[in-house]
Amino acid sequence: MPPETERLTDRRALILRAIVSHYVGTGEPVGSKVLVERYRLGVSPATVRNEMAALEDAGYIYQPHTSAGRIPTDAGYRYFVDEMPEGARLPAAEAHRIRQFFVEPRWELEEALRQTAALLSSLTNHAAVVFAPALDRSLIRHVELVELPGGRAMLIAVTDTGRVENHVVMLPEDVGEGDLLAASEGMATLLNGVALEDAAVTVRERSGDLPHHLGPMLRLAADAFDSPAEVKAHERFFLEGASNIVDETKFSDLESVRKVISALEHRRLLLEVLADAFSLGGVSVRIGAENPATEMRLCSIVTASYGTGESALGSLGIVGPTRMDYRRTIAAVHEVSSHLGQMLAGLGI
Amino acid sequence: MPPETERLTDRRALILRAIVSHYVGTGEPVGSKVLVERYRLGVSPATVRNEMAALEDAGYIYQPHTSAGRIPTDAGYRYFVDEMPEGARLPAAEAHRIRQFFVEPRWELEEALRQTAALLSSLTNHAAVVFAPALDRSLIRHVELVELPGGRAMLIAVTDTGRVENHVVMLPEDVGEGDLLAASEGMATLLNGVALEDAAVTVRERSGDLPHHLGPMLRLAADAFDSPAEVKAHERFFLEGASNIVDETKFSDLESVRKVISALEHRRLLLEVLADAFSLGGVSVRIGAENPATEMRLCSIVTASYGTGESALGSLGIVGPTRMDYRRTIAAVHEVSSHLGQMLAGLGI
DNA sequence: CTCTGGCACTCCACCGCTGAGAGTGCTAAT
DNA sequence: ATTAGCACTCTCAGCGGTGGAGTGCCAGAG
Repeated sequence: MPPETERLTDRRALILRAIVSHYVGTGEPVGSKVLVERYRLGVSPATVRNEMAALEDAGYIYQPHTSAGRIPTDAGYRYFVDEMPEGARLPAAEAHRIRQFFVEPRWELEEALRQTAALLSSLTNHAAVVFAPALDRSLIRHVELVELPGGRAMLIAVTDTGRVENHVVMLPEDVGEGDLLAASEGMATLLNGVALEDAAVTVRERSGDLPHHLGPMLRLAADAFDSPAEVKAHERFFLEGASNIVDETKFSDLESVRKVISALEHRRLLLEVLADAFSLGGVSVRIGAENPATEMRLCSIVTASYGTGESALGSLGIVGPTRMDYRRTIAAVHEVSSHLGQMLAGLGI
Repeated sequence: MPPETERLTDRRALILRAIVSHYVGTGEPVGSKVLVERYRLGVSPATVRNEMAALEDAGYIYQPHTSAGRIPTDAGYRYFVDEMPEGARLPAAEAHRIRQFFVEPRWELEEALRQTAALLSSLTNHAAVVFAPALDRSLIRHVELVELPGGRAMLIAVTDTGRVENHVVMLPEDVGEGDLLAASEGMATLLNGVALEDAAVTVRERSGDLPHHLGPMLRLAADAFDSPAEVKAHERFFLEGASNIVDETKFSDLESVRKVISALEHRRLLLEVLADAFSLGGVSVRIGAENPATEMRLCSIVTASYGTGESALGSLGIVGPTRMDYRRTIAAVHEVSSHLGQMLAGLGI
């Protein structure tokens, strides 16, 4: 991806880091003078200027106009992030906040996830998203069809991870008295211990084991099991702190603010963006134009997967300006994701 | 509320309406000249100026500075809205869109409500909120306790309106083999046909009817029934089109945009704002400073309750700038709320 | 060869000024 | 009551000048 795979000289790397740090802190283009003054470079501004020219040629920094200081490019941030020491630790106060948050027991999963998003947002001052864990591999522990008025029934499945799936099923016209109960009990037998994602297939394949006249009803139930996949992806994420976007893109144009907020509302897009976090594992960072979504070209996205043990269950992340404190943000995302994984483990998920 | 309860003369009312219409359309302060040119007032600009001075004294319009045109005040919009002919109809195209939307059957309530919010947002170009129907008065049709790993159980209640409540219950240490089943069946007997909101009380009062050693478990289940009330209010609303806020507050300061978006994220606040829509019924309009929330002083909020037959089940509404097309917005909110009510009736809710 | 001091240059941001334009309020006449 | 006319006020856009920050380059020192 970076056109220059060469490593920078130590001094250039030092200067680049200083530029990134200072620009992130102040938001102002950084000149050679403040660099020597504030970062004890031990050389003169003229030397720094030469190095900066080289960094600009290499594409790591740029000038908004002649005779302004330099601003990191996406590639500059990328270098900064890649060369960052691994063990970046959060300030004690924030680490403490995270620990405090997760010691309280939280039984309601949805609410817990929402609050986790709020925590992440308030730690980083960026918009935060938490995707709910994919529990498709959870095993079904209980299935039931409950009759409702109006020729409908409610299909309910409970998994060992404490997830409850429920879907309305339109019943066929000719359902007999005890048929619903028979279908309900039949399905319970078929599906006990089956993974949620295999439920539809299992019902279809093995419906022959049950009385033949229940066939139509079972097919409808199987269809209901299929539907959640799509709805779930739509439904189950929690976005908090979107208003931060407005602050962050501060002086720039309103139009880009609108685009970003609009993109955050766009479920499918957000899902796509966070999808790789899920597959990659660990913390991943997308800077500016590295981003697949054109609307987010001005943003950086820091994501992580969370899970219990080896398997990733879900992902979370933040969306902020490319000009962000990557060290702290990455540390916060990492820390929250690992605590969330532990919490879910504690819930038996 | 309005300091002047006097009705305006016909001509002043006409001019005020013209000012509101024109300002809503253009966003520019309105001068006397365009008024006579565009609205066939049949009098000279000078006369209009005199009338405008009177309207300004009465507090219906103001000048952003000397020698600018006039802009409606909140009171001006209020007058405009109050004197608006009742039977405002939507343009045929939009009415058609709404009808089209609601002819498709939608079984998944949550998704239907979310899409309704999206519809309302796209009809009005404002941020739209739909609160889920309060189904506390729905009658319980089915109750069950399902054992989970880790000494927990899932309490599930299904109502005749197709709502499924589920809560994790920590079981007492000393639960015997068949106790869970016994408690489950006992509760099913106690609660069949009881309103969801009365479930906790009913279990507590009548737990004596069941074997004494089930007491602790039943108490925990009752607690679980109590909890949803608070969580529910938090959870169950759908916000779409928040990015419109950015456009709307267009040239004005970013800080107020941030405040509004932040307020929209604040569940409790939003709930409060929409609470009166619920009690009032019909369409209600809050203009600018009429708004209880200080963060929304620059916004107008148009809300309506929806329900089946006489009883209100929930509320919905939009948040936009005070400078909005009240006629169309009110008509859209009204139309969507009434269709939503019918749809819920169709679902048997 | 590397570094540095010096210097000329460029460009932005700020300031004050000005003229055009829009819209008003007032007054006197109808 | 209405209106034409007029002086007034205020904003906005454009303009030129100035100061300052930061640069690139060059020549000389180490």
